[in-house]
Amino acid sequence: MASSTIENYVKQLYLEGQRTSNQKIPMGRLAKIMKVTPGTATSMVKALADSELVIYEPREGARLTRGGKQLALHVLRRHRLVELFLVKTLALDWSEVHEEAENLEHVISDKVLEKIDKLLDYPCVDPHGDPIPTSKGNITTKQYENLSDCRLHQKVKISRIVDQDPTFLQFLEREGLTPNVKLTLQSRDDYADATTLITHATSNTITLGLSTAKKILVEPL
Amino acid sequence: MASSTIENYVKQLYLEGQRTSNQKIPMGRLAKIMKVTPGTATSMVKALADSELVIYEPREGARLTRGGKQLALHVLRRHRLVELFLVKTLALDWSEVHEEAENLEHVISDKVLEKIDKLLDYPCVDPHGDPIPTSKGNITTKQYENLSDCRLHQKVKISRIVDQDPTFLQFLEREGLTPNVKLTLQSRDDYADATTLITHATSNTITLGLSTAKKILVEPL
DNA sequence: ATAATTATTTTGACTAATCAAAGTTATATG
DNA sequence: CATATAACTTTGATTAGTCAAAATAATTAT
Repeated sequence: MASSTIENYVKQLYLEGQRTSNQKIPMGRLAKIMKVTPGTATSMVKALADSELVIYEPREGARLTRGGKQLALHVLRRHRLVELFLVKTLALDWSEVHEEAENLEHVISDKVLEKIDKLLDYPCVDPHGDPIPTSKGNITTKQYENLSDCRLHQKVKISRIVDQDPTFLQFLEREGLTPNVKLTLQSRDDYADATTLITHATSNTITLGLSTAKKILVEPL
Repeated sequence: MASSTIENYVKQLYLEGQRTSNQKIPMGRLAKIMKVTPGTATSMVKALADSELVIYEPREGARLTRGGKQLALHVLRRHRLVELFLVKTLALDWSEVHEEAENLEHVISDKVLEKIDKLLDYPCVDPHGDPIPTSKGNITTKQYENLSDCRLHQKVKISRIVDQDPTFLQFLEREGLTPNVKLTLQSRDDYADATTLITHATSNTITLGLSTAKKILVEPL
């Protein structure tokens, strides 16, 4: 059985792979993500390669094998189902469940996980809109547009937030920018690095920097 | 923060202390309980003594300090609340929740624990009738009688089962001998090492060996 | 093309938790 | 009482995961 440490490395390799279209992930970057020294990342990745969870090319980086991806998706399934469970069943706040799930994801048995899945009626996204892999390890990642790229004056719905920082999530909650909220982009100014939007339900006008807008993924209505 | 390993040693020292009226616990016994070699138990207990969780007397044994007891009760609170939660909210079977809780008890945060406590409406016993310590670390241990010692023909209620073995618990469930079930002791034969009882609701007559009867704690009605 | 910088790997050391086996102490038995 | 046995402790080794710092390789700048 994979240790929590291994599960975490594999999970982060998967997520970083998603961000970089499956490029080999260099050890420096992995070290930063895992908050360890580069030497530690190198030696852990060698161990992962021995277990055939990654392919490792010295001085180039590591990439998950099929088996590694499978493990990553199982961890991600636990993480995201637990997040949703904490929000729906235990009424924890949206902004705090990520940290909690970081610990729980390594100790939830398959039996408990399937009970949670059933209780939540087989959901397919977590509270941040991240897709929940199936128990077979399938994941359907919709390609959303981000709020800084989408067309002006188009009605859209928030589908996913790609940042787990609690204070950022609390900010979004205060501004009413949570998944399923409908809104329209009013203006964008690349020089000012800002975009203005209006929410439908509350008619709130909000101005965001483009780097923040990029973290909010939407789909057209 | 105490590691899972430390939490487990401290928890077992507490439970064994309960069974032996606070005698010093010898290393051989601790080793058996923890499924490690005696040398491992000795060295771990020395580490616990350095952290002031136990008092250790070489060649005599170890006993929890006040701080150690406090930690043990916090672990036990997590364990027992989680057990009840798994039964009530996730519909796991009575017989299997002990093993699940063994893993979860080390990673449940205070925040999640208090949510569970609230959801279950501040219960005071777990599914086996074991008392749940308060968040301050108080525990009220009622002194129940066991089924092999109690008076013949007296109406009693099952209050607690002092064995967590899943197959034993499944047996009790099949026989309808679960907490809160009411019954009467019909006969006892010390030579045959057996006792016969009848359940009130179902009028089932069941014969148990005395060692099994000793694991079933009851209170008079 | 050489030097300087940056990224990566290697080496040696450390901690927590464990075991096997040798050594020590206490207890029980002849 | 002497010794055999059982309980316990010590010692030396191992594994997983980590860091600091030295060594190496690759990249960038001069």
